[in-house]
Amino acid sequence: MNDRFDDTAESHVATPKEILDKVLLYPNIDRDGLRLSLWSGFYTGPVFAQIEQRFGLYRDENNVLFALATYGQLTAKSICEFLGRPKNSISRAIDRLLKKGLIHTEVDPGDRRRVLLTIEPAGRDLHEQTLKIHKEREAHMLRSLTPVERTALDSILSKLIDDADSWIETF
Amino acid sequence: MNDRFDDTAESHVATPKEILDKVLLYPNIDRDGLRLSLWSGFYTGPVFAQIEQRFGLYRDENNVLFALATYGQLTAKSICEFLGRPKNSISRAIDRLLKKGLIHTEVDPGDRRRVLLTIEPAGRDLHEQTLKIHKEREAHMLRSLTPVERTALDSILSKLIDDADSWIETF
DNA sequence: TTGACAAGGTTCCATATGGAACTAGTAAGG
DNA sequence: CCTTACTAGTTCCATATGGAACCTTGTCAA
Repeated sequence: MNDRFDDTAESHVATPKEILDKVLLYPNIDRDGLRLSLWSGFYTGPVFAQIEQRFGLYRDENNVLFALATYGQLTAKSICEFLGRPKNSISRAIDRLLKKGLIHTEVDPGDRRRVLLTIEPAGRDLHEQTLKIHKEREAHMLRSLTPVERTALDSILSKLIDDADSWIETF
Repeated sequence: MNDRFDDTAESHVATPKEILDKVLLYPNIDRDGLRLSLWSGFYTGPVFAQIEQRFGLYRDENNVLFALATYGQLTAKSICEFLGRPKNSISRAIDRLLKKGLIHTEVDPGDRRRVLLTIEPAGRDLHEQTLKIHKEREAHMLRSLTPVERTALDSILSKLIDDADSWIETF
């Protein structure tokens, strides 16, 4: 006789992969957008968590530093537009980087409203450290692709970047 | 004679595309990771801004609703793992969705620590609205790809998703 | 049977975040 | 030259966010 309080029906808890597989079968969703943003979330999330833990840099600070290291001197406004971030968030990041001696600023003589931002050697050193974390995570998350597939991905991403003027916008 | 205070050298302000093009030429950066995360940032950013403005849903609420609409009944823990979000953030999102009558909960009889979440008809209606926003933004941001390139992208993303167990993890 | 430990989710609270307001500077037109 | 409109960036402040602590429930070894 069954004990009426006995509950042997074990609830199955879905794993993320199981959820993802079923979700992707749902009709008419943004399959590409979903997969791309999920991949990116699990790419940047761990990377920025590690950078914050090891170097005390928040996401916006890291990204500002990255832009200055790889592009060169920029204004705050340009960085806002490039990263798609609110101007006070970028202003705050710049302030923190200044306090840490990782960048320096000068007023643009051509327009004294603008601040020109330049990376310092200490900032460049830090950027090289954080870039390693990015590269490792990228290699891990793209490890399943063959060289031919990497080339195909590169080709597609280049195509999307060529059209960037149509989707890089403030919001 | 030049006026020594006259500054006719007009500072060029770089556009986001110009910045991106130069950044991508920098040696040894995470080119794929950068482009993927930049694309996704400009995909999800405007989408969630619009959803928040029109429906009063924050990002986590929308994502919880999406998971419940497309997968079906889930626990909070499973949603945390799937979305890569802190458990108190998901807890808060669930609470807000409950208050709005968009989902309902029941205690899992198999394990009374767990809460089983189910979408309500009102939640499903809202999900259909927000999904349109996703689809429109996805179509716009992938418009430069040919059907053949869309197929190639789908193939690559499927490959990455097949390996999702290796990169969907808590952080 | 009991105690230690872990799991699932909630609550706390210090700090981060971002929309709006603000300030200083620039440009165009009358 | 003055006024108006706009730009670039800073500051304010209400609210969002997330790590840690906590509570309840479940598991397991001694």
